[in-house]
Amino acid sequence: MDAGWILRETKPVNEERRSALPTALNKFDSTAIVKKGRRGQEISSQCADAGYIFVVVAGLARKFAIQPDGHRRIVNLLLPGDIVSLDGGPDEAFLLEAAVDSTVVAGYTRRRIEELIAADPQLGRELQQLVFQSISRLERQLLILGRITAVQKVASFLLEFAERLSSGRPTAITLPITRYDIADFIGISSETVCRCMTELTRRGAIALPRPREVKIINRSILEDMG
Amino acid sequence: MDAGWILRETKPVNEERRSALPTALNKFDSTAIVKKGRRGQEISSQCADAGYIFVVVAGLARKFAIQPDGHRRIVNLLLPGDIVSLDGGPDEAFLLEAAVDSTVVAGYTRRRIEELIAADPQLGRELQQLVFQSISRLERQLLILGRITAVQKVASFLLEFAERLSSGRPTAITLPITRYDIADFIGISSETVCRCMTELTRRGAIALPRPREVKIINRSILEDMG
DNA sequence: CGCATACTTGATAGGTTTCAAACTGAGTGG
DNA sequence: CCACTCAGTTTGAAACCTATCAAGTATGCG
Repeated sequence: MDAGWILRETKPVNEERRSALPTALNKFDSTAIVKKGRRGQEISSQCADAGYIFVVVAGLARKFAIQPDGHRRIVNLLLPGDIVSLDGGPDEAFLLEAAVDSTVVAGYTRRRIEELIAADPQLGRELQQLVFQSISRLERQLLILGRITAVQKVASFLLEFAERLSSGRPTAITLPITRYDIADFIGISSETVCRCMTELTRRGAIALPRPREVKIINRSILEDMG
Repeated sequence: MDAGWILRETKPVNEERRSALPTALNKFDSTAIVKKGRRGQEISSQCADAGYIFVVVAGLARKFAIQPDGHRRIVNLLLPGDIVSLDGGPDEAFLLEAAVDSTVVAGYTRRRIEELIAADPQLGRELQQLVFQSISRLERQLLILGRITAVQKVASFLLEFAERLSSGRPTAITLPITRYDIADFIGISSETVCRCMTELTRRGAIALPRPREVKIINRSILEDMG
């Protein structure tokens, strides 16, 4: 079931990526399970690796569920430095997989995390902060999903995701994901995502030199929608 | 700004409600801020009480944001035993208020929580579990918001909320909230919530003896929608 | 009893999904 | 090197659904 995954790479990540990790997890612990995979490869199902907490080290991971009608719904896009648990409850049916090539995650058991915190209390505070940031992000995502029109959803997604990608207020970003991913993430069809991108371009809010390249021309237009 | 709130009640909660709280928070700490309020009263703004972590002790609290267009979006409904932080990020604009009368919350500083955990490591594990359950719940809520039709959203909301209310698979629940709250929580208009309730009744999935009383007649119909 | 709040139903306009088709670009094999 | 393939993107048209405005009904409380 881990077919295709590279386990325990000797040199899993380059230095710049690692800097996104919390202090004590910065250097990989020998007890951590490190996985690297291409886009679409599963990181862990709900059964296997239960109880593990994963830290995204490089690339991008998506946590999602397949609904009875066959629709995929992405509940979380995880960038390097984000943590994710698959053990949220009794019958949680979420899957975690790489959303881009060369995605690297490190898995820790809860017990191991506790040991590391005991050795370094500062790590505990950092993780606590990470978890509450994670909650805050999910709540903002709920706000996006709750918006009425599709353009509003796309506009606020772009603002939110751009800020996460560059941790600032960038004027240009390169989307690491497809329109399908965006659609499944903000709860509209991929065609509507396209139409909204076109609409935002038409209104002068953004520019699309290439499909994946998004230039923010007029930020206030985007903000006024959400 | 705390007008109307009763601070530090001597006997804030009855025994049955307290049992929902994690072990060490079960007995109120003298350093906790205990608040009790009627429906609609604000528990804390984003400025005041920053850094506090609240535990809902009795009643029901709603965490929400008012959007530029005036729409209220509820990102979380919190039942007794749930924890909530208002300090998720730099410019978080969420508000927390009582959703029903006689709602009681207890506020702890992070420092105090850390001290309590240091004294009782088991509390730390319980809180960690609570936090991950909280994340899992938000992700399931994202699934609900991501559903396509309104009936699907209402159906899955009813299943989810019924299970939370009785921690089981009840056949009848009493909704503690209005149609407006439900609407703002699942991202549709209150009129559509009504229509979906009617539609579900017509299909024989539920029965509505009174507007707030929901009998689950045929659970599989509800489940087949989500 | 009267008022206020909550709930329900109706009609219409507007937006989104869906199905379809065309277009683009990158990678591959001949 | 080019044609080909395939995944991703974009646009079009029609059916469907939902928001909105509006009005009416119930319910609870003073």
